[in-house]
Amino acid sequence: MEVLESVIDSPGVGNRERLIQAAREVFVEEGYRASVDRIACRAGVARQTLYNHFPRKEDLFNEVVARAVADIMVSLDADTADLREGLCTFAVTFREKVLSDEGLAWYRNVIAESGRFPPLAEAFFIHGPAQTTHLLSRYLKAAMESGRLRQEDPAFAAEMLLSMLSGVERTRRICGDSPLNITQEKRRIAQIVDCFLRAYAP
Amino acid sequence: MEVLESVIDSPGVGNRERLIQAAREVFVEEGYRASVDRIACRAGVARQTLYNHFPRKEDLFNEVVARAVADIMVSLDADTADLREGLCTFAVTFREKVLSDEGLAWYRNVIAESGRFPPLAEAFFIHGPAQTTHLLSRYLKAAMESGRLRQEDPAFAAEMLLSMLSGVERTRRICGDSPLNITQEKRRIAQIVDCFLRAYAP
Amino acid sequence: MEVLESVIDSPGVGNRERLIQAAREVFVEEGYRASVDRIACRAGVARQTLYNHFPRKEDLFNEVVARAVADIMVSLDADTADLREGLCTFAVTFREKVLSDEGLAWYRNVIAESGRFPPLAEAFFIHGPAQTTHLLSRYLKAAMESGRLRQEDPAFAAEMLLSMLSGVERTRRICGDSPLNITQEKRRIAQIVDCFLRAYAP
Amino acid sequence: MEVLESVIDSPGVGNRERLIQAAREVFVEEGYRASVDRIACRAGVARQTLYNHFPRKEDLFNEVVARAVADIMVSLDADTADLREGLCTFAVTFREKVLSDEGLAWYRNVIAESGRFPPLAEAFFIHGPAQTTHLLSRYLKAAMESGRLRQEDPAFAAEMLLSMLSGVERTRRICGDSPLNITQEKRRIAQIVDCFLRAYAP
DNA sequence: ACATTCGGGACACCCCGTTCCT
DNA sequence: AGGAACGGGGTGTCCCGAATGT
Repeated sequence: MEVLESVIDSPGVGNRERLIQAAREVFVEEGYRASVDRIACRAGVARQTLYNHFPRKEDLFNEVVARAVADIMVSLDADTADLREGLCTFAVTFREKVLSDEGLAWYRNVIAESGRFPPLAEAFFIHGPAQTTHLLSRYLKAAMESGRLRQEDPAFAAEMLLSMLSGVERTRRICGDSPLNITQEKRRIAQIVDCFLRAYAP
Repeated sequence: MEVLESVIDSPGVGNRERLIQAAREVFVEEGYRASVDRIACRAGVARQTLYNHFPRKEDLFNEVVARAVADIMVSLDADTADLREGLCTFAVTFREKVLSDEGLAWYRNVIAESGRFPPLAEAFFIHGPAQTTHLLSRYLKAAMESGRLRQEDPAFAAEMLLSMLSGVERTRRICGDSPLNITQEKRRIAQIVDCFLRAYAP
Repeated sequence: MEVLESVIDSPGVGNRERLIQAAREVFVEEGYRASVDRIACRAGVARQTLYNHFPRKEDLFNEVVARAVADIMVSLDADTADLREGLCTFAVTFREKVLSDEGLAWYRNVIAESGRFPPLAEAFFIHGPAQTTHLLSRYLKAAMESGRLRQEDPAFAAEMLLSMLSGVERTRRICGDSPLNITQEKRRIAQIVDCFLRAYAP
Repeated sequence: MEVLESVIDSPGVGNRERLIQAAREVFVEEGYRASVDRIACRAGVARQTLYNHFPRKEDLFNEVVARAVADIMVSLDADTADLREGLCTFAVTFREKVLSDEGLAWYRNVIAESGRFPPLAEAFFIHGPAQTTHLLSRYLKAAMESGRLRQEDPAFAAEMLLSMLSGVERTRRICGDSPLNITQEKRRIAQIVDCFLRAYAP
């Protein structure tokens, strides 16, 4: 009973998580310009409670961005037998995350504030694009070494593929275009992967 | 008499241009959050003068962005005999503009404010990336029809090349990385164009 | 016409005076703890307007106190033939000002903030009690030299008279007691002056 | 057992006194605006302990002021044979207390908060100045009846003497002036008492 | 009793876009 | 052209009084 109580209505328990969640939503909607008042209000806590956990607004922002970036990170299982299938699977997941409303929102937010918070942007890049590039390049390297891909700089190849998957299209989406429907999306992914495979055919 | 005055020393002549130029600089430095005071001050005019020309701050922003986008636009001469050389020339110009400090700043600014000014972002995309894509796709289409490139959707091919030229790298630059030196830049452009040409070999 | 307009509804004209007047009222009512918002609101101006004129809240406080002290200062005409009558006239004026609601309020305010604003308290004393003591002592010195008062330190005598006029009674009034009615007041003043004259009889 | 514990080491014994003492110090230093946190901290107890003893901050303030007033109260032994000597003795004690740093601090505090806590100010006056006046007037009445002083209203006479002893000078001290040295103090007391005795000579 | 946190509210100071007046 | 004004919003800070876990 006590345990339940302490979980359910003990005040302060989970406030930090509630704050982060609320901040995530509010930042996604309004960007860093969102006021701390609104965040605290959305979290259902007092402003001072927010400041107890995050002395500066940017501390909260950093935390939220870090989590968002982690969530958007794409894992890549290297054990798929068929290369094309493996890349397509990765591409689907990658675009689902990166081109989701939240993925786009965080890209926009970080880009917007990169001038004010250079370390934030740097961290974003390291734990986001750079990390994904790294994972993908390892995957491609293996494929190159097993002769399924042309021998070339795998990091560069990874960047090319990632750029093709999210380059112009991400900008278009941020600039207001609506997302592709499922059919178009599948077709586009196939097009991109095939284009990449032609460029890196052994 | 009035004409002469207006040409020679009538105050206010050229104020509009001075304002736009000043706003361009200030917006590049600080983004849309830059204060109108600073812009008017930098232009050397009174704040009221600014409001005479641009009743709303966003009017000025729109005007400045429109010009910046036009300046960053890349022309593409379709008459180069050698395809690889033509693409490389284009790539050099494109990256010079898009990855320049000002090109990056405007990308950042527009992305940052895309939520607040959807029409602006839309216009940016239409007159920027979409237009470039359009020019490039016409160029590629000609190459396809003359058998120098594999027959495929030229618009898609154009998007792929543009993504490869500015995708991950633009993000990296905005996130604080320093630009490539001349050697690296030349090498990278060659890599990208060759990669593209392999994918679209006839 | 223009003159009238500029007097009547020209914005900004007289804002400073309006602010000081409003601050005077509000500080009298609530002391230094009064919020700047309330003062600006009472003056009918924006908060920023207040800060334009008085960058710090204490600047406004200082200004208001300085004026209040000047207003409460008692002039003392030394040309009254009859000494007792002259002292009584002075006593009436002095007590009217010092024991008025506003006089008491400023005494309370300055005393209350003397710890936080030592220079303010010092200035208050110099331009208030010390100045009054100085004027009175000159008056008494003349009376001493003309043989109408016992020869003694006139500054000390002035302090004694002022203390008798406002000492315990001011404290009592500040502590909530109601003022004397006219009859009592006249009688008390006479008592005090006579007491003083007995002590300083030639 | 409980009794012993409560006497020997039960925590909290003496906490009330410690709190009052700490509050006294802190209130003297900062006035009523001092935070309860600081008081609890200075007393070495938890804030809640403070609230256990004094549900409201003002309860503590009242208690502390009551004690301070009682401490500052001046006893007056009416059995001194020589009137002048008796008054001088009283004057020395009175000024030692009233013009001490702590005496001045409490005067300032009570005056400062008289608007917010009228009952406190009233109590201060009753147990402080009024009580002293009462004691002194009894003493003076005896002197009047034994012919050593002029027959007059003894309460009024007492107020005059008290005003002379603490009127302007208390204000001056609160406004930042330094205290008199011992020689000056002795001389001033003699001056005041002599002045009073002249006014009330039989 | 202690220690920590919370909720709720207020506040000083600041900045901005915009308007008005001189 | 210059400067004041307005109205609105924001941040970081402080504090009281209460709740909570220990």
